[in-house]
Amino acid sequence: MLKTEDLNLKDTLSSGQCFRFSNREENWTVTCGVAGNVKTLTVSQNRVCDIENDAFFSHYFDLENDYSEMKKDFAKISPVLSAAVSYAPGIRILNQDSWEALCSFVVSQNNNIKRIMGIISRMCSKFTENGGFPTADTLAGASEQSLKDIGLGFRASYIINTATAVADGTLNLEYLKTCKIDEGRRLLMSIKGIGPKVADCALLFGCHRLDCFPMDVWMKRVMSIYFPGQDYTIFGPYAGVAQQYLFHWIRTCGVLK
DNA sequence: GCCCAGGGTGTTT
DNA sequence: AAACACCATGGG
Repeated sequence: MLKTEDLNLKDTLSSGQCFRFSNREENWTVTCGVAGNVKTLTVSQNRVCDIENDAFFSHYFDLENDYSEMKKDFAKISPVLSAAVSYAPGIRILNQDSWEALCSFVVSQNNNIKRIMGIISRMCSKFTENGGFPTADTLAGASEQSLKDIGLGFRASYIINTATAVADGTLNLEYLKTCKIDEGRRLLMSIKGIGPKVADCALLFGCHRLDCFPMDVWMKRVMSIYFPGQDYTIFGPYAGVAQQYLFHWIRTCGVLK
């Protein structure tokens, strides 16, 4: 039983977990997948039920999972979290390609979402023929200068380090989907250019490890203002999902303006 | 010109 | 271990 009625396209796509989407006249277009496995979907919010007929995007939007029990638990944990869930209840954690997510969040460091999207768009058009995300092999073989040319700056060498580890098997992304979470963090952070925040993003958004809690500047604000002296474990085994509601809420609801 | 952005590394206290 | 400079780049 798919839960399409729970899905809000705008809130899910614009909540900073993916970077290849666009909006035009009520239609949302999502592109995902690596190299020849590129997939594209265009759909409007009032036809969101059509996604149930698409096996790939049903999984991409995590429609096989029911979030209602989790949201009830969130409401009991904290009134602030409850407000964040009520603010945008249609946010879901996407099932993205693990390599694309990892590489995207290496790009994200000390960067803003608009510029991240531009860089990733240029990466795809420069290094692939069909608009797919470049493979780890491709980027492992790219020159540092060719990456700086599309705006990666100091992140260029980090991208090459990460791509090389994935391409040569040093980092097994499939293993990250089932291993102990602290081991996953350790393996990711052994790569120069990946710290705790990018590691948690790769695990949460690329490996669907829902207990990971990326702590960026916005989440540090949330914690210091609303949960002083506490840490993310108060949000329970699905802290990563709670994090996504809080992140979207604090950035867009206007309380910090 | 400054400060900031889904940070991380290396150096100095 | 905590504070700090530094890293490229574009937008406000």
